[in-house]
Amino acid sequence: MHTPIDVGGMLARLPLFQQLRDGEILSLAAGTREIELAKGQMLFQKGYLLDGFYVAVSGQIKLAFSSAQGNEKVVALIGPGQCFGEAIMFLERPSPVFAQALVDSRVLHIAKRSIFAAINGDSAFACRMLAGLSMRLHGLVQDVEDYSLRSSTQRVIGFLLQLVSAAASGATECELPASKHVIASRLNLTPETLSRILHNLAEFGLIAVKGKKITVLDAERLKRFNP
Amino acid sequence: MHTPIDVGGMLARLPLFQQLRDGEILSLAAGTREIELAKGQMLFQKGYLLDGFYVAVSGQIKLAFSSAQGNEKVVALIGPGQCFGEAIMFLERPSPVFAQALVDSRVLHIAKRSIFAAINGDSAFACRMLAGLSMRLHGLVQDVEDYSLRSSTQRVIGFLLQLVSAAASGATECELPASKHVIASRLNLTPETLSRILHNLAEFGLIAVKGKKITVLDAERLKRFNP
DNA sequence: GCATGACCTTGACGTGCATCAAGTTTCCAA
DNA sequence: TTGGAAACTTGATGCACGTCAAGGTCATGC
Repeated sequence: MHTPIDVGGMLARLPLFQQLRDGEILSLAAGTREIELAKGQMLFQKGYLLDGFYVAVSGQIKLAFSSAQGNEKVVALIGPGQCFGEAIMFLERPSPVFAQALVDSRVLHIAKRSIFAAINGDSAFACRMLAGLSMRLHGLVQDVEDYSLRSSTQRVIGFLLQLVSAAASGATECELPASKHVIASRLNLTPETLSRILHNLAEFGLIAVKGKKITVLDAERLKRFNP
Repeated sequence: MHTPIDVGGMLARLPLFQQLRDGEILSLAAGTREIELAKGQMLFQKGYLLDGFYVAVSGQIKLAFSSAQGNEKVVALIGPGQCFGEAIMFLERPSPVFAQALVDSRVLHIAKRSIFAAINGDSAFACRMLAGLSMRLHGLVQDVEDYSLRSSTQRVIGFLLQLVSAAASGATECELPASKHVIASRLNLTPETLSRILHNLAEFGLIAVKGKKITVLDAERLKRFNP
């Protein structure tokens, strides 16, 4: 049992839709349904075709590859307000990744026809979709750069600095947004390696680790730390 | 000295613009200029802001990162008819990559204002832009998957199979689209490693290498080859 | 022709990170 | 509280790939 949510109002509060006018919110809401996911539950498997895209409302969703050998590689961690699956929807191709809830979560599914209707009705909406996809692309390019020409340690440092800067400005403490296992996969390394790197950074007095709580002790030196 | 080109007609022949109506072609053409690049010439540097995007007409352009240590990593090889820089244009952020002509090339630069005008005038155009960005995104996700959970050899095999399938169907011969140095970087490996892998595949009778010419001798076994 | 410099190959060696295998800690649920 | 699984750490070992250093091969200009 769950309380019904105000889909229109919810959409209006999500970044992508901030600038939508009331009429548009309603037209989108018409093709929108809410999905509740229990921790560990799959939203869609690799290979699925999507007839819409998703917006996370609460909780956390993981997008990941799975290889034949059973390995898995996390591509993105989706938090409240973020959307995913647009590209696959537009392309009408099987999804290269699967989506799984890391904790109990709520997502909205917005039907393709609603999106196309909104694009047709309002070119500003189309521009926002384009900007959204561009940001996603930019992030992926960033990832490729990180994987290609930065070491494991540098990737971890970059991730930590991003985390604390995402918290209040000037903050030095942050909380890992998922289990270390998942974070490691996101950063393209094994849990063992991540553990060793954190240990190492702590030894140098650059950070302090306490469970999921990380304190950056010396951001400047951390930035310049060269394994 | 060069002969002026028919920009409108050229645009109409490029994939992205295939479905444009005459009026749109003209409106785009108004904000379009042609750029000629000599081999090795930079089109734009890392960090530049783009006030439009590019379409390759002839030649070949390389998009790549450069690291502080002077390493460089090729992200994409752009051939005739392909466009690039859209995402950066939409985001109005400094480009994370630089663009350089690998051979004498011609590109069109299409001004941002033309694009926005086209988007406003025709939602079908907006949809084509969205589809274009989605394809780009899809390709990058593919790359990330390759880098993360496939070995060097598997990446080379995938690349070769893609190359021959891009040639006539049923073809077994193909030509490397750039120098082995560039191909290696595109596949995230060193020239030495690429050389060894090609040598190795040839030893197993899976391919034959003659300069830039590669012949796939046994596509089935090549697909299943497991280092 | 020969020289010059890109480009590519080959071998020897080093290393960053994965893998494997125990521990140890944390977190719940009973 | 306590048992047990899941998450994390730690150490020993291995290997894929990078790095370094010589050649070799091919193209282009004189």
